[in-house]
Amino acid sequence: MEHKALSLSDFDLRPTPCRMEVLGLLQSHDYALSQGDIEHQLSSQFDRVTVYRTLKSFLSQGLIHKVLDDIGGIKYALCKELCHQGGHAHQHDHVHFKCDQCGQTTCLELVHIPSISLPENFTKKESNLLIQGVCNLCNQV
Amino acid sequence: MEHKALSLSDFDLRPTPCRMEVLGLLQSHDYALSQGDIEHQLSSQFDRVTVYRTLKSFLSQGLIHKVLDDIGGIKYALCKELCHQGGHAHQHDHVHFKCDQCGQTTCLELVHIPSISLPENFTKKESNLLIQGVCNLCNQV
DNA sequence: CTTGGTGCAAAGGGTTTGCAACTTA
DNA sequence: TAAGTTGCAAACCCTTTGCACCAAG
Repeated sequence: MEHKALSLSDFDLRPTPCRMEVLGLLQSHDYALSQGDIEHQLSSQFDRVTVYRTLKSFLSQGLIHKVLDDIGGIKYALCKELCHQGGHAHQHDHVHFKCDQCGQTTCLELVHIPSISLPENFTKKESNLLIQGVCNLCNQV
Repeated sequence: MEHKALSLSDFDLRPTPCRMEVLGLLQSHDYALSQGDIEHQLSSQFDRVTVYRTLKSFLSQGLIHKVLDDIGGIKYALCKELCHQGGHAHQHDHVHFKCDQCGQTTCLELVHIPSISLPENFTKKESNLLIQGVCNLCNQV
């Protein structure tokens, strides 16, 4: 995992203790974390609400993106430079993979969602592809 | 929408009033419904819990399948014959489309999820593709 | 009679909101 | 000082569970 120095102030976010810790957590994992994961893994105890608000502000500033976990579930992952490339605001056309065994949800940054030809008159704005199965690590056992 | 006579007893489900109404609702819509949609659209008032249990039994009998709504959201739609084809239990490799304008989530039965080549040692069991945008009806305006 | 379905109440989990206190630019 | 951030409490979903009652095979 690349640990390039992401700075909160670059995203118009005050570098508060909670934000720095949450950012650190997200940077130190190469898979997506749920709100609960984050809340429990923080070394300092921050209020649950603060974590929610932290994630919300990260989202609105484009620092992280939502990741489909299972059907119905949500996790969060850092946006890579790829997300910020291109003219349009944000690109998240990569595939998300959830491992049924270890439960980890990873962004397959290099696997892109193929373009789908939709029926007549349907226009696409965004797409999310979640693949469930067994990940590389669990398959090695 | 095809109204072919789906029989609850074919799915080992007793044809109770609640189940018949819920099935009727699902049959009369060509888009997926959430638990709340169903609860509110039932002509007779059934307990919320009963609707939940009805959906759960429909799911376990393979009469309906879960549909990704937004990220984090769940709706339900009838399984078509396509689902029951093939050797394996169930196939839901079609694309789901959520319209940002009318809010309807439809099963694009004919649009299949393309096979994705995963990185080394990843094995796929299931996949879900949700496309958000504007549907054919809303685009005609 | 025995199984399964329903309703009601309650509990549980996740998320949001209001407000007062605090921090910091 | 003014704006942004936090903690606490409470409110809101949405969903599940326990239990007693009812209905149907």
